Amino acid sequence: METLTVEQIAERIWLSIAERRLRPGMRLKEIELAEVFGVSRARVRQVLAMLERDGLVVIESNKGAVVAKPGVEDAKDIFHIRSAVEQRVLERLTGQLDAAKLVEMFEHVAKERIANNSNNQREIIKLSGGFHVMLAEMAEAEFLCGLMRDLVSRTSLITAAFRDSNKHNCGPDEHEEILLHLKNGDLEAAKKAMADHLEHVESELKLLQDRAPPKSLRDALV
Amino acid sequence: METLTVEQIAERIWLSIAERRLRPGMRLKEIELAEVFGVSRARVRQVLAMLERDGLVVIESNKGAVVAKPGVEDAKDIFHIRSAVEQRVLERLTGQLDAAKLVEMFEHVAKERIANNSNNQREIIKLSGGFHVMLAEMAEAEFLCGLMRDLVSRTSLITAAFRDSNKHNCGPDEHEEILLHLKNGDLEAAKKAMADHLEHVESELKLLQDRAPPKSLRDALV
DNA sequence: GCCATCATTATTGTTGACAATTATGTAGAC
DNA sequence: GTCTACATAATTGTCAACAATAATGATGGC
Repeated sequence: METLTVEQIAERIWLSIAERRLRPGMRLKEIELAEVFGVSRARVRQVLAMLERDGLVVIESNKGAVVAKPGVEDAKDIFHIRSAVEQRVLERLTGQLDAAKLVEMFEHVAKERIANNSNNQREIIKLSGGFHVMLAEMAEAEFLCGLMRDLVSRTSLITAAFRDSNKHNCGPDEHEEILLHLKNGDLEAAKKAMADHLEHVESELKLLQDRAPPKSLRDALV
Repeated sequence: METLTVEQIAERIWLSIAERRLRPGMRLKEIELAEVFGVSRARVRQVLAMLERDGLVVIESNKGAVVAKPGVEDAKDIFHIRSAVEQRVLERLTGQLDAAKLVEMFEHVAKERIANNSNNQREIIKLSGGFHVMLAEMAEAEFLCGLMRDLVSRTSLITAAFRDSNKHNCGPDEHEEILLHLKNGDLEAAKKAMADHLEHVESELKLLQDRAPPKSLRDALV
């Protein structure tokens, strides 16, 4: 096995979190990760720093890293902001779209469909998030792009934390619908479809329980 | 001199960029920085990674770090998104504001005024950006907070890159005006004042020249 | 004199060892 | 039996030396 890059390791960990193999609160010891991936601790450290900025883990001084456990409020926040950003991406996209880009995006959805049919969970997660990042990339706004990447990764964590495990991810149909509206140049319809899509994803989560965020053990027990 | 933390070094570099002592395009050699701050290269490396994620420097593999030079398009993007985010912060702020928070914010503006009167450039920069981050913190939305920090730091870079050097930073008056509206519970007025404020800042930049972004030397010379 | 090739230098990337810190387990006093 | 203080172990934080890579300058051929 060749030595993995920082990005590759980060993606593997991200996937494990999204697949709920790594649950919120789990500790991520540097040495263990280093052994698992066959790399040095220094590299693991870089990975953890990267994951922290993506909101997937939290690092405490001299304590190490644990998988972040977002609260219900965090979840709602992210979805709220994300819907706003996605709308803006669609607006930016208007006029920037040529045939080549459209083809590429439809191809992406096709891949999503294949992964969905073969029930390849890992690919589904990657492609499903990738769709939204791709949209941002097409909009040619660099900052939006990074922001979207961030939001998608945080959404993965939230989905993993609050999803009923038996409910599967949404299919690619809603993505395709957005694309169709974009192809027709109907921005408003696309925005509507996007809003519905995000609402749908959010509705499948168990965000009802607004258990108070037990910031400390003391708060959790008294 | 005690050994500086990563955050302290990052702030020093950020300030230097905002003060235009470090200009876009300048190289940041690890060894030099390590000597200047009296720390090891490893720590400098962490700092540079942090600054990269804040968009202040760009790092190329095996080439090192240089101060980022944002294009006009980047600048407009940032201001565009920032105005949207600031609006959202103000919305979130409604209802969350108590007397203590208001006092704290007015105190902040007071500090800004002091720094402004004594023409302490470094403090002006810190406090002026700090005002907006503080607003986000008061809104108690963690993600918004990080996002605002990011946007503020990028704005600093843009300001440094495109500001006419003789024009000084905007005074604290506009910040205070926003606060007054918030105190009165007039959300719409606050949003308007914020929009005007950002527009004012942007208007003082020389964003007219939409020189094509010379991605490579070739593009710049032919 | 000009160009291509190679050697040198400078800079970044990586690693493993060591220091500092926190958590855990143990013994002794009461 | 329970609590405190100490010793031990586990883990993270830091560093300095080494390897790999890219930029620079020198040399020889034409």
